[in-house]
Amino acid sequence: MTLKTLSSYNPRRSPRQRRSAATVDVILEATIQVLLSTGTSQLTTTRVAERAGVSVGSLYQYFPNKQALFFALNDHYLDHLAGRIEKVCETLQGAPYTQMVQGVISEYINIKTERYDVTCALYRAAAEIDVSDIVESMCRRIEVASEGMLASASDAKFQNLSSLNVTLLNVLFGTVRTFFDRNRPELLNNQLQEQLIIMFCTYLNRAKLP
Amino acid sequence: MTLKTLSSYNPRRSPRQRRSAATVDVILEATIQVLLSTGTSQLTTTRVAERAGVSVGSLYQYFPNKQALFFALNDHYLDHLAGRIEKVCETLQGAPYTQMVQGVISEYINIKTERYDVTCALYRAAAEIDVSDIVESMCRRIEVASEGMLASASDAKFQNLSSLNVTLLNVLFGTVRTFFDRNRPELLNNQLQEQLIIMFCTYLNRAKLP
DNA sequence: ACCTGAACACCGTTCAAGT
DNA sequence: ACCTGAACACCGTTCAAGT
Repeated sequence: MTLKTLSSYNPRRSPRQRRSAATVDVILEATIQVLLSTGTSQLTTTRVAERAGVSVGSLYQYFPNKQALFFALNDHYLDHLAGRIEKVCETLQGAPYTQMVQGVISEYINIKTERYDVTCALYRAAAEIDVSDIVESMCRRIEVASEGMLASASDAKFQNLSSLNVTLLNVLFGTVRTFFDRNRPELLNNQLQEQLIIMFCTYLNRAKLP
Repeated sequence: MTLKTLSSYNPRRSPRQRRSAATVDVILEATIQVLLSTGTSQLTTTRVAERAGVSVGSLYQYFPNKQALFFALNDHYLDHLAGRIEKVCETLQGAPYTQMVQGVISEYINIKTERYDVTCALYRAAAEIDVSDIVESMCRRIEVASEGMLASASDAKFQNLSSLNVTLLNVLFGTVRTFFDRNRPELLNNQLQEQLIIMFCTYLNRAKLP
């Protein structure tokens, strides 16, 4: 998350200075509610403020513009996402690599599907702003965690691990994303997970060092 | 593309009735220009009409609302995309399967990157409307073409071809999409194409019938 | 028959007035 | 010091008036 990006979406008033961290959370929660009930195009700062029980003026004290709401939402979400994947990678240190593949794939799909509508709403919101920087930083965190994990596999060492790892993660992120674009959550089922696991394992197996 | 979806974005006046097919094209071309020069959030129906050299009123004669512009743009684009992939699949009938994999992957990436900024603009525009139906119909066309192609491979028959094919295409669509989200076109390079080809081929190889 | 663009309703954002 | 919400500028969309 670079300063350049932050500058446009940066909160006016830092909530840490006062007790108003709660207000910020209330506003963000209200944003999600409005997103879920009316969709991105119908989302109005007035409506969000109303739902949050504050005045529009107050909302604009904490968020410089409407996009800042979307930015904060995605920022929190991506941070949460990266944190959970990091945790899984930690847990799987030293395991056989097939277990690692399985663990990361299923955790990632779980996170995205456990609140399917929220994920959809966040994707919609993300499209209205430039999220490339926060997406990039989330990707980096996961790349580091995942590469560290794979390097510790109990049953294999890999050639070009860094490049393999990046490819696998991009495939995972992208494939899951596709099902949200197609609005076909039912395809994110066990069968797809199984196929991805097979694909990832055979791909890794091919690069195993003797 | 279902009737339900069409109803909201359907042109008011069918351009085939009069010489105004040109007007529709001019408006759509103007929409792309405005998207490229000012971005989605700054795009105004007035600005589009201005750029197209028609009045706002005229624009609304052909497009019932702003979203209809985005819908028409994506509809044309996805149709073009599916058409080109179908053609490649046709050309590759009876080839060895590794050539098929290579041909489809590189053509898909070519289409998406040959006008990178337009692709980005279309993704942005797509996020403001419900494109799941036209995306779905594009996916179906490509699935059919690709499955037919793979079934004709000169050097292999596959177990569960239909399921393999769907998985591979979703992975391809998704992986490419990821690089647009991350805004890192330089990663869509030959190395990634190579890795995807390897991954797809080993995945297919594993399912080869004796 | 078709085009035009002023007019309307609504939304993002501000800032003078309140406490 | 901070909140409020009327007010302003602007945008999507319409429709009475033109040709």
